Amino acid sequence: MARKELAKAYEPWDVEEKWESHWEENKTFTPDPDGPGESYSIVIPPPNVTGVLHMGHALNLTLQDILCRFQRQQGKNVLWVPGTDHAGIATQNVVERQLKEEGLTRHDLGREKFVERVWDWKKEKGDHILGQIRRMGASVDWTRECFTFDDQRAKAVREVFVKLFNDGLIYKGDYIINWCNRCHTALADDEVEHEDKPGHLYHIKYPLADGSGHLVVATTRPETMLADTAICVNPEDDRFNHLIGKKAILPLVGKELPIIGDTYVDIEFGTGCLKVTPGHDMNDWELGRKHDLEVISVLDEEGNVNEKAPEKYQGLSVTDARKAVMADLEAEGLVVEVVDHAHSVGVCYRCKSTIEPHVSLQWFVSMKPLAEKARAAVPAETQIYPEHWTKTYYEWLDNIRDWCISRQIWWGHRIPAWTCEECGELIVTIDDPTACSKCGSAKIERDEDVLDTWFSSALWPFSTLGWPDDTQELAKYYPTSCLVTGFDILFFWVARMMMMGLQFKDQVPFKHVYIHALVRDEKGKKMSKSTGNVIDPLDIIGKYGADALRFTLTSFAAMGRDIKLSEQRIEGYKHFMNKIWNATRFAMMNLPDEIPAVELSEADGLANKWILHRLEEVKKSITVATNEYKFNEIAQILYKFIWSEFCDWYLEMIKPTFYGEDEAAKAATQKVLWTVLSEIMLLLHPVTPFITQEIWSVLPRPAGDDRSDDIATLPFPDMRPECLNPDAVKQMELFMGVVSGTRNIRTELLIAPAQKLDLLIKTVSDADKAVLEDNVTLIKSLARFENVTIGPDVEAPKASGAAVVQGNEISVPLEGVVDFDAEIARLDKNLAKIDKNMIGVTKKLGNPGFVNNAPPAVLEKEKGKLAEMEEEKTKLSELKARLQSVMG
RNA sequence: GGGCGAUUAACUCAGUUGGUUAGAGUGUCACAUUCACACUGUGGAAGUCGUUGGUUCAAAUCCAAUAUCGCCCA
Repeated sequence: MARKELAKAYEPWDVEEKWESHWEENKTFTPDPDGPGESYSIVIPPPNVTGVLHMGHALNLTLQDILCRFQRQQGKNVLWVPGTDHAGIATQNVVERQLKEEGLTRHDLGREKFVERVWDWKKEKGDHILGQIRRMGASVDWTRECFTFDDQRAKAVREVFVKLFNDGLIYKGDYIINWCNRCHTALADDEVEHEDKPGHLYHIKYPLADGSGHLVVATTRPETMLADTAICVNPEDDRFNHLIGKKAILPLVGKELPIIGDTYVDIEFGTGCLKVTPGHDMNDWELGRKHDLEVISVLDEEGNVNEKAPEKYQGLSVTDARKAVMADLEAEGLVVEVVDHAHSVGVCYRCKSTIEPHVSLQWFVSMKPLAEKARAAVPAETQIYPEHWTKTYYEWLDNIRDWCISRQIWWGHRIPAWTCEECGELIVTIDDPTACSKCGSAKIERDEDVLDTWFSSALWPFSTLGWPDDTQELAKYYPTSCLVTGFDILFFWVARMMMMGLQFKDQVPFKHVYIHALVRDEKGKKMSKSTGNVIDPLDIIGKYGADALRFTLTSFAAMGRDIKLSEQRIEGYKHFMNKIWNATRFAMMNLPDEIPAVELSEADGLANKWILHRLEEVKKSITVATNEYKFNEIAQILYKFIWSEFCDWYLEMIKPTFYGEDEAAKAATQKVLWTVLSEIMLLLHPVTPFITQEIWSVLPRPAGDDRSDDIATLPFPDMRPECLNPDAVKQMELFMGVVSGTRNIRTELLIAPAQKLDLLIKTVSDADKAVLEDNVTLIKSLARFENVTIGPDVEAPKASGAAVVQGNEISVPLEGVVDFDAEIARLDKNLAKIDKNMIGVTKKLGNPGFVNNAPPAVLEKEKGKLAEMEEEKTKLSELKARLQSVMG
């Protein structure tokens, strides 16, 4: 009996690290595409190489892992691809910062050296987050790890770029884009975040050219007036429409501006006169194109005033230019007023500095044709859960603008386009050209720009499977089964994967999209480093274990809700892990090294029958909940079953059997205990893989059970319909009612647990009598009674505490034990409760509308409830009267 | 300005086809003191389900309005 002694309390740390490396070394989660089973595949939303695991990742990984482990149990051929994202701007920033410390810039190194340097950084530090993913227990296939910038992915990017270009879906042109002065690059529309900031609305006079007066325009950015090319008023605005076609003079610059009319101008807003600056405002750009206005840029790539502006402002920053412009306007008496005005300011999603709309030569993807297909595929081929995100998805696709994909940085997929210096031909090819395809000149220059990182991310569901090569993986695992992600990248990523998947694979990239919540702090604030409210998952794992964290996140993951994470809650689930551990310890103390080969059907006793029945129900409900992505239900079902039923009742009820002499009963009960416990491990495994694996590895087995020691490879437990036993549930309810009811009498009357008491039960049926008699020993031990009398004619002493359970009258003689007043008060409280409930039901049944309209089943149920309450009330009142009769 | 979501016990949250006497965990109160577990056990208290109207025999649940908060888009 040299059995491993379990520690008294569960210590997750060693256990988790042990199994994590075991799984990876054994390639437990590396599937064989030729292997059996329908495919189930997930691609991980690749975290940034620069990233550090945060709670959002932790949640994201937990949910995907539950799905993958569960599907493996269902016999599916499961592939979960891990990987990271090269995060162009963010990563370049990190390395540039490093260089800065050495007093260098990337330009000092030059492009090639700099990119090498970034690769060095990536190898050294970049995959930090992958270790953290391991720590979460994610059952990914590490042998298929990908990177959005590795060779195979680069091949895919190149292929897609060239095809889109040849199809006319990629073009190059001068357009207004979002420019980050700090990152020195263009950004896509959705890479710009908007923040409401306090600012001012400046009302400025623009004199009319014919000297007949002036107009007053309102602007939030007076410095951009240097680039104004028109004034616009609403043609329906009677105050100003007579001015359309006339000219105004641009103050400080002195040039003439046309006054144009467009209903775009909001008559109510500001002064009703809009200064139009196509070079520095997105909306003005559109307006300018419509009215064929001149475009002037007065800001350079650093955000400073350039040579297009009057000399005195040149070189000033935006802020200084604003001050100078306002001072000069003031001096000329052109400032009418300055009012406070909150307006939304675009900031860079990477560095949070203010975005400057900027006109420049960039590459774009035409989105309209791609978006249409992506829209049509939902919900026909791809369903979004929770469903309401579908609308947001549509809205974005319906209002989509062309996607600016070029970035003026060095870390990323360099655009495969060459310009011939001789003939100006633009060459876009899969293989690097050596000469111009048109004139044959060798003087060709490659485009300097790289592609938006999201361009490569958009290909992820098929690039990770080996596309453009014709791979087994693609054939087996595409389209993927489910994409699990947060709503914050619904646009950045999900929609674009849909477009690219449909364009290049003619099939949606995933059948389901599960959108999960954002994890917030306990006050509901978004966790961010700047607010300092970040709860670091690794700290949590260090303190409570990965399983406890996973269980917590699962229990919080109700659909469509944000998660407010509190550490207290995590601690509670660590206790749950300990409870499971200790239940196992108990089992190990009472199980033989070889589990008896007894049929479950031979297990007698209410406890055994009931727990086996409940186990069947739990298996079924877990399956349903997982298939419907109701993660919180999975957690809740397991928690309740394991703690409130298995531990609180079942284990307590079988103790007498284990401590008794009936060897046959003992063997049968051992078999049931082992069955339930081992299947609990299988059910719990997708949520808490580590503790279940550890317990599985020490649990004894029956002879001939040659299942793997690795629980992660085992199938979901088979259903045992023969174990379903609704009668056992009813009997258990009676049993629990008696035990809880009498415990209540004891504690409410402050009777010491050690005090010996007797119990008398006047039964209402032979069936109930039999149930109670069969379990009389358990009633004695669980509720601590000395003598228990059960029968239809039981006469209890008048001086008794009382309760009614399913019509059976429970009496606990109290003579000499306790003050009767306390019992009277307790009975009154219970009677009042019954009364309150009866009023509601009586009213319902007294309502002819209810009686005539309610479905018969509901009516019957209400009638039954009322009858039951009436019986309980009558009996309880009688018992109370008896007690009162002896009180003098 | 447009859209979405939230509002249920002190706290954090369940409650998807309207039929409950509205549930759970944490906390709280009382009792128990080592027999798997004090990371425990037993029992209790605690909610007019944001507000107002409507539909219905019946509303936390459906509809409308409104308040507060949050997010997304402009």
